[in-house]
Amino acid sequence: MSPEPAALRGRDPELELLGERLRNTRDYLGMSQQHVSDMTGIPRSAVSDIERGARRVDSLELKKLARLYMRPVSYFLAKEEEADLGEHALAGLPRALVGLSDGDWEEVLSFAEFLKFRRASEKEREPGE
Amino acid sequence: MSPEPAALRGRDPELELLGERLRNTRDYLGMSQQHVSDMTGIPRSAVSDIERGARRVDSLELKKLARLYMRPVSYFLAKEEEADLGEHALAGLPRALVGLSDGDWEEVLSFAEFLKFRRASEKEREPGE
DNA sequence: CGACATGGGTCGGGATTTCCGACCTGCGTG
DNA sequence: CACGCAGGTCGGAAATCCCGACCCATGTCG
Repeated sequence: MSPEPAALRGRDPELELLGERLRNTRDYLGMSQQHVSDMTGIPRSAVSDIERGARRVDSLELKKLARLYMRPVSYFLAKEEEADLGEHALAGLPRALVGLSDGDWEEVLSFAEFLKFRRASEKEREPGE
Repeated sequence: MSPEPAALRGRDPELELLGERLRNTRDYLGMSQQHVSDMTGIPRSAVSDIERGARRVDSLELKKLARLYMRPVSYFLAKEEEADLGEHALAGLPRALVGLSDGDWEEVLSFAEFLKFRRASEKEREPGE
C-alpha cells in the first residue's frame, strides 16, 4: 500500500519528451502503432506506453525505431532545441517526395491510398482479366 | 518452470557490442565503474552487467553515459558499417506508400511533383500570403 | 442506422529484469 | 601480511514488462 512505490509510470519529463517525439515522428510518417510493432518487435501496447512516457525505451529499441523512422538516434534524445520534424527529414526518399508541405504530403498519401484501393477493387471485381 | 527463461547472460550480440564499447570508452577515460555509477545514478553492479552485455541499457541511461564519456550517442549504437539505406529506407515509408505497383508508384511521384510545382507557382504568383 | 474494422489507451497479473547488499577474487602497495 | 580498490556474481525482493483482453472513438460500408 505504498502510495508511491517508486518510479511510477509517467512522471519523467525526459521520458515523456522522448515518447512525444517518437509519437510525432510516427504520426508524421503515417504509421500505426501496430505497424511499428510488427517492424520492430516491440509489443504494441509497449509502443503506446512508450509514446505516453509510461515505459522506458531500451537503447536497442530506440535504435530500431530511429532506423524505422529514418532519423538519427540523436534526434530523439536531443536537447529540446534541435527538435524540428521538418529538418532531419527523409534522407533516402525519392526527390519527388521530399520537400512536400504537410498538406501536400497528406494529399500524396490519400492519392496512394486511392490507387491501392482502385487496384484492389478492380481485382476483386474481375479476378481473371 | 521455464525451459528457456531467456534471462541468460550475454546472449545478445548487439548488447554485447554496446557493452564492449561502453567499457572500452570508460577504460580509455580511466574511470572506475563506481565513478560512473556516482555520476549517472546507474547502480554499480548494473554498470558491470551492462559492460558484459548482461543487462540492457535504457535510452536515457545511454544518453547520460554518452555525455559522461563525451561521445555522441550514435558512437555506441552505430552499426559496424553505415550503409544500405536503400532497402531499409523503404521499410520506413508510410503504409500508404508501401505495396504500390510500379505503375502506381510512378503516378504517386508524378502527383507529388505536380503538387510541388503547383505550390511553387502559386507562391510566385501571390508572394504575400 | 447498425455492423465492422482500425487505431490507440488501459489493466490484471504472471513472467522477467533490475536492484540491493553482500561476498569473493585479483592486484598492487605499504 | 593486511589493506583498499576494482570488478564479477548471486540470492532474493522489488520494479518493470508483456500478454491478452477490454474499451472507446472514428470512420466505412451496405
